Amino acid sequence: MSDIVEKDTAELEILRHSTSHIMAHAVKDLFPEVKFAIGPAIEDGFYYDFDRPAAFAPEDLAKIEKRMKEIIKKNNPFVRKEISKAEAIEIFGQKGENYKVELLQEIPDDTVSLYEEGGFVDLCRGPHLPKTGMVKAFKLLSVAGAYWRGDEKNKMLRRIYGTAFETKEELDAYLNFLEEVKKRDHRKLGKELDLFSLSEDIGPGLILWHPNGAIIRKTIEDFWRNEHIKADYKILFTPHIAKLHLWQQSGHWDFYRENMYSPMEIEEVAYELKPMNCPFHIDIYKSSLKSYRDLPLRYAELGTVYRYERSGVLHGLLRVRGFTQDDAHIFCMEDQIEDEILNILDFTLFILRTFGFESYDIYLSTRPEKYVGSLDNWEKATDALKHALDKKGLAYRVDPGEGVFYGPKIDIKIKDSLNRSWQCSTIQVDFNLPERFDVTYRGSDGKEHRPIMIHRALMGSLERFFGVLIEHYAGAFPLWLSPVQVSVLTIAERHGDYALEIGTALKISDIRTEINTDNEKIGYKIREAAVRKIPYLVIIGDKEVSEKMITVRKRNGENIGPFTAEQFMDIIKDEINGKK
RNA sequence: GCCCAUGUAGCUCAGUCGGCAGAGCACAUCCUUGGUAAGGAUGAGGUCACCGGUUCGAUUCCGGUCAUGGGCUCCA
Repeated sequence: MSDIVEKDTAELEILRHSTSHIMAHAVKDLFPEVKFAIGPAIEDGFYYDFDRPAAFAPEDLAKIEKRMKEIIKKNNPFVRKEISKAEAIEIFGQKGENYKVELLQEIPDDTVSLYEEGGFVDLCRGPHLPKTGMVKAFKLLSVAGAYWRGDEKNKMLRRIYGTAFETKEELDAYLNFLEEVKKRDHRKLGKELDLFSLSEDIGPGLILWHPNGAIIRKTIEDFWRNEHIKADYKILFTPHIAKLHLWQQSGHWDFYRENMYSPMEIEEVAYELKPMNCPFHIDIYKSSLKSYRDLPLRYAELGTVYRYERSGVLHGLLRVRGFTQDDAHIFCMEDQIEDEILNILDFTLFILRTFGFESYDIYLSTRPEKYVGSLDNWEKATDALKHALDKKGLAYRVDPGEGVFYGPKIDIKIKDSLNRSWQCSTIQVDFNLPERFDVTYRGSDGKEHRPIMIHRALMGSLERFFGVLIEHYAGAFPLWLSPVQVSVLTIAERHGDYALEIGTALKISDIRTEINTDNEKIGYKIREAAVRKIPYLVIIGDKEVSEKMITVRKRNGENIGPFTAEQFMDIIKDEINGKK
């Protein structure tokens, strides 16, 4: 099975790579002055980087596509030619293709391969399709700037993105997927459902949670705190600023300064807006002597942190400058690491599943080149992480050398309903901060020992998690999270009293209820509620009033009932409590 | 931060080749009391992102700034 998938993936890559060459050919025909950089296949398609004084206009894409179709129609063969590297440098040098020359100079082999098709030659390892006519379905998608080799010190090139598939149907399916992604965009839904906003007057990357978003956040926070208390975490609250000195001691001022805001001076002392919660939790730990009997000690906080992010990377709720981490720091002894990781994994999966995320990509990152702590500790901690993952039977990938300098980590990416991955949860072992802050506990031997610290965030940041939730549910939140759970709609004005009676009964039972007695037709009120994705609509007309019953319309259009108010309340309370 | 694009009413968007700005939805008032996705009428609402320049005159042209979007790089 996996063989088949890999074979398909390889074929698709070849197809896309060849399409990328055809695009380069078309660009060469239409814009002879361009120089060529690189044009690989990527996950969802391909791109090619060109050096050209002016950017490509969106209209240019149509022209390039047209030319590409002509090239495809000619059905020229892709011809592989092997020549010596020196010869290739000569050829591309003469053409002024300095990017190709630079690439060539870094190829260790003595011979290199060229591919030619219809007179257009490009340096390429291959493989390629036999003939251009085998490209059946492609589309150019967007233009963008991209640095040569991704380095901002280098020249900005003009990139064109496109995609290609084996069949027209697959291409259409992919284009539909892109449409669906657009429809679910949390920035669009956030506006439509009045969940949150950003404001020019407040500042970029700073989120305003509107009532509808705020009630969802409160629901998430209540759930989170209750579950943490049950799981033997201690809930903390800590300030948003602290003396610069604290950040110097923690090492953040040295290693993390580029993400921190400038200090502010208060009574001649420098203070910093916090980018992390850890030093505060350590301070609380150190406020009294700790015994090995106190460990593991778990401190948790929904801590709001501020980090400088370059203006170009900000993105809705997913990349912001101020955010709230669902943070926790666990102080434990070395031989407790594995059990703690097991606990955290269980807890994480429980929380994520509650929000409807059932599949994950898990990564274990190991020791990087620059690190602190002893090799022995690194090995023990990395093994503990591995054992925990193995014991839970969780599939994971090892990212060698991708750990943070202070310890190994596990990252969990959740997959949403469109099968897209989002980095949220992270579990990191830390050998550094306990050392820097001289954190200790008294062991059974009466001596001082150094605890290990584990940082972990399950949702990561509430802002990002909320953004992912919006897209995952396409704005149609499950009942327990819905800002308005029930809307009571009257057919005519004379039904107002009974609607008020029913609505009030729901409200005092802690069901978020709205009573809509507006002077509008029922069809209009239902449309209005449907647009807002309200899960349950209670319809009140003459029949309901005279029978002392209610009729209910679900979000999917299905009608249920008639119920008594009590029957209906039982049904939805069950659904709310079950977080279904 | 860099490249490109965009910024007009609360929202979605027209428009002015330089001469006091327009639609739909939403909002307000009135008519209508209507049974499952938009009933009708009237009205109010804009320093055309901001600052500067050119011009008799700038929302429109030019320059700058800010913000947003697509990327590059980085991350929760």
